[in-house]
Amino acid sequence: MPRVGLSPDLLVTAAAELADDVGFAQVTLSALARRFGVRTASLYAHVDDLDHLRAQVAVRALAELADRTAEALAGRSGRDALAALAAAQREFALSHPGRWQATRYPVDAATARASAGPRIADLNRAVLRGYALPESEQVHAVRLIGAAIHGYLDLQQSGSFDHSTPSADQSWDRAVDALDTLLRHWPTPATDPEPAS
Amino acid sequence: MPRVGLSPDLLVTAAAELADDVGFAQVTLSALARRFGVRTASLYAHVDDLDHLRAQVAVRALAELADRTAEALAGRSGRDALAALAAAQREFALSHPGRWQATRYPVDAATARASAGPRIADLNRAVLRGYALPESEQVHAVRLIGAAIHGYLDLQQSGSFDHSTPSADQSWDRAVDALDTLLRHWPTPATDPEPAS
DNA sequence: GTGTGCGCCTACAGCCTATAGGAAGTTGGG
DNA sequence: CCCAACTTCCTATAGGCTGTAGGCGCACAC
Repeated sequence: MPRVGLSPDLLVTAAAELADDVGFAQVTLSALARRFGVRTASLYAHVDDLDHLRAQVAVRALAELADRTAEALAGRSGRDALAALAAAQREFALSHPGRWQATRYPVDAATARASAGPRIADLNRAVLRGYALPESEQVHAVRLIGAAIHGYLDLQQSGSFDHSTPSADQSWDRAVDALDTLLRHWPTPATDPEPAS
Repeated sequence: MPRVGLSPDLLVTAAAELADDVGFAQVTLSALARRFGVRTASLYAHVDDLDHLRAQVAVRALAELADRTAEALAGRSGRDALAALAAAQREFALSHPGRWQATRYPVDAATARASAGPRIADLNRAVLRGYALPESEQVHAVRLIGAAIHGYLDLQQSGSFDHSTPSADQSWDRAVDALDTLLRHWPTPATDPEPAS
């Protein structure tokens, strides 16, 4: 009986592909084992348990998303950068739906810190440099932009836009446009000259 | 052995509560049966299968969300209405996390049409009446507003904001503010005087 | 060739969904 | 009042999933 040559890394890779095929929630050790022509129990030599596997897929998905976003952002700024950021994330979500879902899998604090999550936040923040936002408003803007992009892709993926007239794709460009406008007119609250000391 | 008095409606209600307790994904026929002190098999007399039960919970959750949103919107307009809409959805998401998750459970087309989903879209649209948006831009605005609110609450629930400094709550008001501003300055594309005939 | 270790195996326990068919509880007609 | 029919919940069973324990054999080092 020839050995298959499993490894933690290989399993995570295959799990990510599986997620794209059947959905992140349907990633199962059984299915993964089947893919390798191996018994489920054999996987436990390389993976702690299902939750751990999912967390690893999440971490990898975040890293890939960060990579692609960084690549898309290189050399761009302002509206251009915003559009590139949005396009990169959209492209990722559409071409890798399972990994995209994995992106929101809750992982423990230490893993989260060590993941590419913060890097993605930094990239979002970098986009804001093209807009004149006060330092104190940046977190809020980053979050809203992130939420809008994320929410849009999420609603689209779950089919919420399937039952109304213009296709989800058509609204996307308008949405990016709107976000650009928003960043240009970002409402700064009554400026607090001296932050409470 | 006294009868418990199960019914489809009762089961859906209990399933929704269970979802809020343990998460929508953890809603299980076993757990539901346990809650009633009844064998799992007994539930099949009242419910088709797990998927059907989840779909019913989704439908109910949408209806509740629509009700609360409608209530919050009554007699308000403009910025006020937007804030009320956002607050109602946020309040729902925080107090009923399981139902909130259920909201995005994909259901078949017929069920979706008959659900309160369209009603929620209408309510979102109603908020826009307080802003001067051309008819053709409304769908896009509805979607973006929906996506932003949804995405924000989703990211918050999955803990994406837990590891950065200002609490998720603090950004929320700024986000609503920003959305209001956006609707006031909604970018209309180069007006196409005569739609292609 | 032989040993040693790792890679994958079988076996099993426990929980889950789902189906089939049986036995009580409930209700209405006579 | 009582029995028949119906409904509700039961037991039994099959099959898929996670996870653990322990065994066998392939592959490489010597």
